[in-house]
Amino acid sequence: MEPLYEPHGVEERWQRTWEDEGLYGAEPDTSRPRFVVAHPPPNVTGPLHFGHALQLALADCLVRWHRMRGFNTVFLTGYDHAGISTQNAVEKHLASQGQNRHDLGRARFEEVVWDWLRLYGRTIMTQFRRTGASMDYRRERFTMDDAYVRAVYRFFVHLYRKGWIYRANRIINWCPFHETSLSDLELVHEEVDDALTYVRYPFADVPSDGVTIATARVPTIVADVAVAVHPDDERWRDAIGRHVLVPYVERAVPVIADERVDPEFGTGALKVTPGHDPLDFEIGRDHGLPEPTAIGPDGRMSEAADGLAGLTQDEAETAILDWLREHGQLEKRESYRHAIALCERCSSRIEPLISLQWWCAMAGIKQPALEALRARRVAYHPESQHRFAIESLESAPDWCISRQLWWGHRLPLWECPDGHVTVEETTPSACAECGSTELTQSDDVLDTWFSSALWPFAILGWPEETDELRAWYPGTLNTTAREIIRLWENRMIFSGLELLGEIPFETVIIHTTVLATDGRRMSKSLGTGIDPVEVIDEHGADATRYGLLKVSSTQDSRFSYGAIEEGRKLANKLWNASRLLLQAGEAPVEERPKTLEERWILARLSQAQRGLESDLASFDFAHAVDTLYHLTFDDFCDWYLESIKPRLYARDGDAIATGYAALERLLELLHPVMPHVTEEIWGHLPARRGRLIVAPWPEADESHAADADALVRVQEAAEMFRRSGVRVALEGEELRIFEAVVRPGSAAGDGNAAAEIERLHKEIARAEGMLANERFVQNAPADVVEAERGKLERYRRELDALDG
RNA sequence: GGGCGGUUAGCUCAGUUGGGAGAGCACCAGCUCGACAAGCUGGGGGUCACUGGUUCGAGCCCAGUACCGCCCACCA
Repeated sequence: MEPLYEPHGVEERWQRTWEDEGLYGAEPDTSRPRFVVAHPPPNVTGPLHFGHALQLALADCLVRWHRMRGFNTVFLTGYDHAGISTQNAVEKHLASQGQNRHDLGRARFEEVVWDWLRLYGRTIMTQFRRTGASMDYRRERFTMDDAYVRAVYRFFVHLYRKGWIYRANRIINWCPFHETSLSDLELVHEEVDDALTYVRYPFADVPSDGVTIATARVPTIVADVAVAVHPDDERWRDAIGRHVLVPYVERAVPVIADERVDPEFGTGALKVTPGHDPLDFEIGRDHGLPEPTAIGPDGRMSEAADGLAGLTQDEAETAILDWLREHGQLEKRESYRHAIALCERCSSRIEPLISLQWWCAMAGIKQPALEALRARRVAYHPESQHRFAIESLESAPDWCISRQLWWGHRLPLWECPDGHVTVEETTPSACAECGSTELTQSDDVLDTWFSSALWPFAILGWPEETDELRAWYPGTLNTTAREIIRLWENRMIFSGLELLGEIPFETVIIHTTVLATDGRRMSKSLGTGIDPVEVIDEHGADATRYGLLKVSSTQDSRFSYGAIEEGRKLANKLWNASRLLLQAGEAPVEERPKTLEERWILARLSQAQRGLESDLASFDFAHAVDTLYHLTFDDFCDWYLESIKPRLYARDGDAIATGYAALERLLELLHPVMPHVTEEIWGHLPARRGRLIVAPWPEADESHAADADALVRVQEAAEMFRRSGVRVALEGEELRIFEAVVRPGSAAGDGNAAAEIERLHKEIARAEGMLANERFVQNAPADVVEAERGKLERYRRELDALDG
């Protein structure tokens, strides 16, 4: 063993070995309690980021812990086809070759996507392995696998037959580049400098007077169907019920009253364009207004207005502004900064358009999920996210499930020439309504989250009744980021309840967002991104896991090289502690405690183990790694190993055997966080067969834990020593331990007695003050007062010892 | 605009039911001993963001303010 632990090579070797030996693999086994994690499938084209790395560290830590504890443990993985994301990646690739998808046609485009995936996709699973994630990679699934597609179709048909899937014309978000509808959750908002234009709409009967509105969307004027004002707005009270002329098209439209108009904005009068604005759409429907459109799916002006058809919106704006100036109806333009919606994939400006889409009604399907959440039959951690999950499900609007993309699951829906719709899991031979055999499958594909919603059971073979489904559904745990709760978590919960009658997992851990070191979001465009693979290359996966778990305590945590470095130091320390023991000589791995420090370290290991178990059980990873760090450095290395050193050099068989036994338990406790270095050292222990990854988790030995005498003696002596820096009041075994830890001649030997005496005087004065305060003695609980008396007594004793 | 989180040492962060302000890094001093100088021992360093309140007692509980951040949102 080299003096410097080098994770490179060691880690890759164990990753290969564990997988080759089948130790990552699991088989359905209903005789043992299960621990099942269906990991969120990454996009097939995406690179590993710190969200993944943290998620893997958290989940793998718990997975390895439960595997050691004897649970039937499986960590499942696979890929998401990620419709729009993948299509966008391939379209960019095509663009770099001067092509677009229309040049290829749909069938050829799909082939190109598959080819492209074979070449560039799926590299992320290699990166998953690099983190040490002990996933059953043999069971890797893809949401476009044939079996998975069957599950998706079963789900669709199920919902359709319950009447929960319907088609409706509504305003939706339209991406003019991808030419598809998008959900609100697929948009990003960006502030832009725009112009706010004030336009006078003359009254139809008295054109010299009118209503002035303010708009940021001049081209949509030609599709206006009303002007709306707030019913309580004195300024416009007399206008309500009259008609105004829409500029350019000179169409008479009513002035209506609606409470959704904000009197504070602009002039307090709103032009109503149901075809191109979500709020206007709502107002229009409530007032029974028509819904003309002026902008087409390509983002250009449609034929709605004479002379504008085919123009870009900018061209149309210029034409309309010219018209307004000529007619004296352009009152002013002012600069205006506001947020607009962009496609999160291609950054095109989103057009709100009315469009015929397929929807999933939420009212029925969400009720059992809400009940389950309220009853905490599934629990989000931390608690605040549980509340958020319930609230977002309560307010979930109907789900637009159709997309006009070319990459995804085609809707299992066929139309005949008469427009009858037939919905089947497999291609039907004839129209269910009229028997026509001229059937055409819908061109639409499903929202990618529609298939993601089935992940925890579709990857187990549902709707087939497989052994895996029986053994591993429902699962145990899911981990994800906050923003995914609505997109995925809640949808898995309601679809699992609907299709299998069970929630897919007991617990959802909402992990922190890993921010850049300066506290800003990690992003390529900000230049704040850090590549986790590079960090692993440089510091090792064990150190990276350690560092990520260490900073994972609050809602948003900054990435910290310091925390990674700490993990590296821990691995190196453990490595060298093992070298010390292994160089001492041959002995069995056996507890033969003969001295105070040996009884103490065994008791400390049990004590720390309990703390660790409690931390892991409550998902408090930051405390878990802190416990492990101090156990290893302070207790195991600095106190225990230093104090047995003389006996190690003397080749004391009992000391060596006990040392191995203690090290073995330390390795077991560390394995879930730092799997590679612990497995490597484990292999060097004498007579060690088998692998640490599947070694049984140690029993928290009651006799060790109960060795209160050893714990108290060492701890009190340590405190005494650390406070005073002198060996007064130490004798016997305690004195021997501290002479081993603190070499004679080091500065600490006779150090700061004077400073300590001063400190004790201050403490005594404080305690005496408290006890002299009658209100404290009367009002504070008796045990608190008693404790204070005890402290005072101890300080006086320590002071006496020092003064003597 | 709404929801959530944060503000404690130079930096990154702990602080469990209210009762002696902590860790790691950095810095300083000593140790240089046959695991590790990526080591050991010790030390200096804090108006716990601010203002009120509750309490014998507040980093912790309550109310408010300021600043930072994340997520969400149809102010045209």
